Amino acid sequence: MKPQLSYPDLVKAFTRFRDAEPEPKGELVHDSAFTLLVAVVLSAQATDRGVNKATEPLFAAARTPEAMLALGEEGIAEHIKSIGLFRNKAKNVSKLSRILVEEYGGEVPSSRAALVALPGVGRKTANVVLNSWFKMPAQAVDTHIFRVGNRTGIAIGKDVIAVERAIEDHVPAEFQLHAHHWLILHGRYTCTARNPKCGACVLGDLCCNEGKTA
DNA sequence: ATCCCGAGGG
DNA sequence: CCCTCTGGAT
Repeated sequence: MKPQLSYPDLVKAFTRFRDAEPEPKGELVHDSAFTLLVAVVLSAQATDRGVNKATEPLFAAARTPEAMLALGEEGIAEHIKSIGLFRNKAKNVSKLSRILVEEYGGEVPSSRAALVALPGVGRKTANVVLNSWFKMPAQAVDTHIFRVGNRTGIAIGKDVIAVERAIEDHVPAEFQLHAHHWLILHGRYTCTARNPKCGACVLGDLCCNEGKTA
């Protein structure tokens, strides 16, 4: 198992991330907890571009749980056919909207337990909503963060929960809020799954992998 | 461990 | 062609 980076190295690493991308922009800014929740549910095993392409027509047709419910599972599916797993996602968004209307007065709940109880919402999606919308210190570990954390030594863990805990335990407090965003961007554009661009990586010598591309 | 499942990249 | 993409439910 690779070495977990030390506290001083993590300070350096996240300082470099912050200098490269100070403000969390470049991501879609959602105007409601509901559109954020739906977008994240749709993002499973899909690229951000694919999600944007699907949410554009979907949110043009419905931006609230009530409107989504009226649109119906088939109507939802029609708008999101361009992304993978679209049948499951349409079903989940439809059922999830019904629960929000019937049990939460059309609002998105702010507890992890309530979020995870919604169809199509797992721990990762719940954590994104908690962190990104409710500004709570929850670390959503997706495929990017799991890979980047383990490859670089920023957050070592054999499974998603372990990496989540590693981030909470090791990433300096002042970087916790935006750690998710920076790690995502790093994984998406530099520390990619197949051909990581180690030559253009701001971590450089800090990375425990040191450009070995594995 | 398996299924879901389309688009884009290499 | 094969792999990967901000996973979740069974």
